[in-house]
Formats: sequence, structure tokens, C-alpha cells
Amino acid sequence: MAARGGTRQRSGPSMADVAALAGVSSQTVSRVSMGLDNVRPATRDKVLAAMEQLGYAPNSAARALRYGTFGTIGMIAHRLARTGESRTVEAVVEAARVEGYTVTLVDLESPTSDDMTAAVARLGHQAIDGLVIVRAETAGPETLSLPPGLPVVVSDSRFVGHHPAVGADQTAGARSAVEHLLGLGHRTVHHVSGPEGSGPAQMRIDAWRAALEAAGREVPAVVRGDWSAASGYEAGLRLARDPGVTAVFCANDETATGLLHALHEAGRSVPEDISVVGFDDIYLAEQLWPPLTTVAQDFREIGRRLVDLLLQQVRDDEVLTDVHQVVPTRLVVRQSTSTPRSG
Amino acid sequence: MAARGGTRQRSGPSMADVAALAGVSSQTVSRVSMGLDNVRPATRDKVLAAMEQLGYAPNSAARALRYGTFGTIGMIAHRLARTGESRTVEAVVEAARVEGYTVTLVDLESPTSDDMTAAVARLGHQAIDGLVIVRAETAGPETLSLPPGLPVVVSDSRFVGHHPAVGADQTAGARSAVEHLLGLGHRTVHHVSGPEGSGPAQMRIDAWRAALEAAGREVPAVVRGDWSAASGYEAGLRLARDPGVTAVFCANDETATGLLHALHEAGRSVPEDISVVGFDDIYLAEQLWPPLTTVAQDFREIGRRLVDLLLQQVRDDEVLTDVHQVVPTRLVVRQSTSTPRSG
DNA sequence: ACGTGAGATGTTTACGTGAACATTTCTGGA
DNA sequence: TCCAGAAATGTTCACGTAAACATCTCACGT
Repeated sequence: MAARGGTRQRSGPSMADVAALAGVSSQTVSRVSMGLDNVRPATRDKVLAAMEQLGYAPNSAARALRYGTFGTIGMIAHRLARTGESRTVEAVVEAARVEGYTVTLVDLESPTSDDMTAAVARLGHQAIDGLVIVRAETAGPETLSLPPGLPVVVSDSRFVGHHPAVGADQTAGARSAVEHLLGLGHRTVHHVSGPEGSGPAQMRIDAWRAALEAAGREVPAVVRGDWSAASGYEAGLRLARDPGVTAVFCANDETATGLLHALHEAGRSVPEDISVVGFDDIYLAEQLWPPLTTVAQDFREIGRRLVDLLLQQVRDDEVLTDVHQVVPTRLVVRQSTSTPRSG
Repeated sequence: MAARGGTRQRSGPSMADVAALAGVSSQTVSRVSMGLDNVRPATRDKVLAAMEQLGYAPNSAARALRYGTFGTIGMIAHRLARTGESRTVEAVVEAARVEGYTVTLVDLESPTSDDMTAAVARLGHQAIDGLVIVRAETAGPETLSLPPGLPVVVSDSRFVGHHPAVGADQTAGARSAVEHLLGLGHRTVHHVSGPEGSGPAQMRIDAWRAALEAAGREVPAVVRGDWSAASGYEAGLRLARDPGVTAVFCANDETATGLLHALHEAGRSVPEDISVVGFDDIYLAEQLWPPLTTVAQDFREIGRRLVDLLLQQVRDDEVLTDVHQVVPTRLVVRQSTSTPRSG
């Protein structure tokens, strides 16, 4: 951490400086600064003029020290620009703005417990009132050590009972994807999954399998992916060679994008030869070719609830544990799915 | 701003509490906390034990007040999850982490000067040492009022002379796209642009036009887009009807994605009928169908330089103005461009 | 045994703000 | 004109940390 340089004082003019120039006490400057109304207009103008002249800006460190509050939420995320998670980040930042909070962001190099713990440690020393963990992936609740008393919310339902969690209804979402495909007449549905060890990935796998079993269908081997478009491409090359494959459910939209690429390249047409469903509904999903049928997550709602749940803890100074909110998903049917050719 | 609640004190145990429990002075706790070595091992252990027992964590507000530094950079961005900008955000966060800084993020509802000013005002009151403005779009240098003394960098070269700026070489990038297409034998190149009033959009338009004129080619009317995939789709529907169109340069990759969608839908094949070039090289560009030829920005380098330039100001306590760094772009040729059919 | 100095530890103070309380100034009524 | 009460303004202090300076303790050499 090279952050702290010498004993340099960045601070510009303080209230005392303004007060001296305006010929009033610093408390009066404080009152003007806070917009209280019990200051004579003439005095207020003097103070404002002095502020203007000196370029005064309140020192937020001192304010935070006084208040015990920063007006800032910490957020830990992984692969900011690479997955649908960026929409969660966006939604949290937006919801936080509405509440008058800003968001301090830390990205993870890898989603392991070690990296997560390091990130938490770094943020724990930062100026935050609470912490949002966007997706824990491989980190489990037991391996995560947090500063005591720091309010936390997690967008991952595996943390139920440990931290308040808000998440999309992975299970219902995956099920709706499988049932949609079966309903179109496909005999079974293949699955390109997320990486091993990832909680959300496992939930989607489980729901996919359960839906197939509930319908009495054969459960093909999982094709392992890692959320990336490249892994979807790899999977697509393999699946394209198997003429028995007519429907594929991908763990997220990036993977589905790569899969579409591979299928096009292999000359298999979508949806005539193979139907494809994604998960997330990223912004580009409807502009892919063909436009992607996918399980939409309501990121905005998730972000809003994460922030609400966090601020509730911050404001009441209590740490919740066993809250678990599940936000419904919605199947968006576009043109990447249809009745199988043979059907 | 509902951020400041009552006079609630979030703060957990302080150094004084730890000191009392350990039976030492708070200064000794401070020394242990800072990892200084002039503390007897036995004393250190006592203090560490007390810290552990109380769950002590240093109060960063007090630290910041003492040091005059937060170890935090503010960043203003627009459309986090929607454009290639998310890669800049990611890069800045990463570069900041390397330097031991965290990043506080504020998103803009709209890229107007008013919104920008409001965001700056909000961040100005936050705990930041400097400010990164990811892209000013429609806000101009003259309309932007910043807290005096706050170091700033901007990822937009129109701010040269006002604030230090780092940006991709828009001009060379756009030119390379046009020259690539002309080199393949296309008579001219159409352009789907960014929104009116956007600086970067205008630079790409100008460079596109200049490249065509330099080659003595006809300059078609600009098709106005707004960075979104939907606008690219609209543009694509129009351009697909014109049989004279053989090559299109899109202002960014999202727009290009929408354009590809429209062309597929209209039955025009890419690149046989129409060649398409994008700008940014988003993660999905190589997995689109066909994989997109595009002008790659070195986001990581841009992020690194933004942070370097900002921290240089923060550390030396000086405000730079006329620094302007241009990061080269690189044309990535994939399969969305080829010799025109007739050529 | 005693002084010396290095190392360990304690005490004081300032950072900038704003709450709580104290004091001054003004307004209006008798 | 003078007093009461309200409004405006000033003074003191605490928030938690760490630098600067002061004091204390101990090992070591003589």
C-alpha cells in the first residue's frame, strides 16, 4: 500500500480560515456550510463570499469522523466488464445514488476465498459504512472473515443464515429454461455450465437436472464452461459434432454467445438445428444473431434490494443474518429457440 | 442526501479501548497497528490479543483526517454496463488497486454538463484524493466546475489544456478502419456514428471523413447512432436497403452488433455483401457472428496512465493542466471484413 | 555499583468538524 | 425607556489517530 505519502496536507482552507476572513467564528461557518437557517443573511453572505474567495470545501474526513458515517458503500465484484455481473454493479451504484450514497469498488483478481478475504481486508480499512459482495462464487460463508460490526449483504443465496442475501431465483430460472425447451418438443436439453466450485453455477446445474428428471428425460453429461464466451465456443464445437443435440441451456449469455459462434461456424443453424437459451439477459442478448432466448434477471431490483437491506443495517446499527430475498426471473423468448426440426 | 442519519456512532472499539484492555497507552496500540518495530514482542502480543478480542479495526476517517489522504480515487462514469466504457472502469479499478488505492464510483444519469456537475459536487464532498472522469461526452471543459485543488484526469482529449487527459487515438483508429476497408477494395465506407454533441463521436466522424477525402472517395451521409446496439440495428435496417453499401464503420462495437443483427435479418451476408468494422474491441467482439473486425483500444494502458497521472498530482500536490497522452489503437482484423463481392 | 545511552513506552497535541452549551445582540411590548 | 425572550453568534469540547516530544527501563561497560 503506497497510498499514504509523506505528511503532506492535501487539505485546502479550513473553516477556521474562512471564519478569519469573514470575521466570524468557525461555528458560524459550519452553520452556513450545513445550510442551517439561523444565520443572518448579511452574515451568511459574508461567509459565502469568504468561502468562494478561498475555494473552501468541507473536509469529508473530519465530517466522517464527527458523524461516524461516510455515505459510502463498499462493493466487491469479480470480472467487472466481463459478465452480466456488471449489470448488478450498475444497479447497485444506481440504487446507492438514489439513497445519497456513493460506492467504493474493489475488483477481485480471482473469485477464491483468499482473494476475497484480502479484498475485504483492504476495504475494511477504507471509508465505508457497509459492504456489498456481488457474488461470492467459490468463497463460502465459513471461509469469509469480515470486520465485526460491518453490515454486509451478498448477492448469493448460499449465504443464507450467515449474511443477508438477495439473489435471482436461479432454480426457477433454470427450470423455466428447460421447461420452455421441453415444451417446444425437444427430447432433452444439454447444459453448458459455469465453473466448478461456483455456487450459482451449481444451482443452475442442479435445477437443470431436476427439471429433466421431473419430466422423465435423459440427463446428458454437463459440458463444463467458466462463464466466458470462449468456453461457450469450445463447448459449441463439441456439441455441434453430436447430431443428437437439439437444445442447449447455457449458464450465462456470454457462454451462449460463444456457443452460437461455434454453431454458426460448424454450419448448424439456430434455432432450426439447435435451440439455445442463455441466462442473464445482458444488453446485447437481443441483438445477437439470432436474438437470444434467455432467462432475464431483474438486476435493477436486485441492486435496489441489496442497497435497501444494507442501509437498513447501517441505519439501525444492527447486523442481520437470516434474511433471504429471492427476486423472480423471467424467461424472455426470442428467436434462438424453436420446435426441433425432427419434431 | 439521506446519507447522514442521526448521531449514531458506527465506530467499534477505538485504540483507547484496546489500550485499556491491554494495559498500555493508546500510542503503543497505534505503533502496533502501524506495524512499527520498536515494540517489545511481549507488549505487541498483548496488544494484538486485545485487538482480536475487541474486534478492533482502525478508523479510516480519523486516519484520513490525520494524514490528509484517503487512499481513494473518485470516478465518474456513464452507462457502466452498457458500453465499452466498462472496460475503462475495470482498468482504472485495477490500476488503482496496484497503487494501493480504491475507487469510488458515481454513475451519471445522463452525460450532460448539469448531471456531471452534480456528480462532481457529490463526489467533492466524498472522501477522495483525486477524480477520474471516464468520458465527458457532451460536457465541455468550460462548463465543468470542480472543487479547487482537486486533482483531475479525464479520458477525453477535448480537455487538453484544461485537465490532463488520456485517451485512445481516436483519429488514427478511425482512419485505420477506413483504410483497411478501402484497402480491401471498397469504393467508400459508410459510418454509423455516436450521438450528436459527443466529443469522441465527433472525432471519429471527422477522422472517417478525412480518411475518405484523403483517398479521394465520396463521403456518404452520416447515419446517426447513439452508441447503443438498438441504434445500430435501426441503422442496419436502413443501410441494408441500399445495394450500394458494401462497407460500414460503426462508432463502437455495440452499434456494430446491432448492425450485424439487422443485416442478418435482411438477408445480407457479412462480409460477402457488406463488411463491418467496430470500435473498442469489447470482450464479445470475437464471439459475434461473424467475429467482428474492430479498432481495439488498450483499455488497460489507458486505465494505468489515468491513475498514474492522477496520483502524480495527488502526491506532488500540484494540479497539472496541459498534459495529453494518446494511447495507440490497434486494428484487429477478424471475419466481418473482406473484399467486396463485386470487387 | 554506577553511569550511559539505546530502546520501549507514555503524554501532549493537532487534524477539521459540529453538537452542546454560553453569551451577545436584537425585537417588541409595557 | 427598559426588560423579557428570541434569535444570532461565540466558546468549548470530543470524535480516533499519530507525530513530536518526554519519560522510563534496562543492558552494558567500567
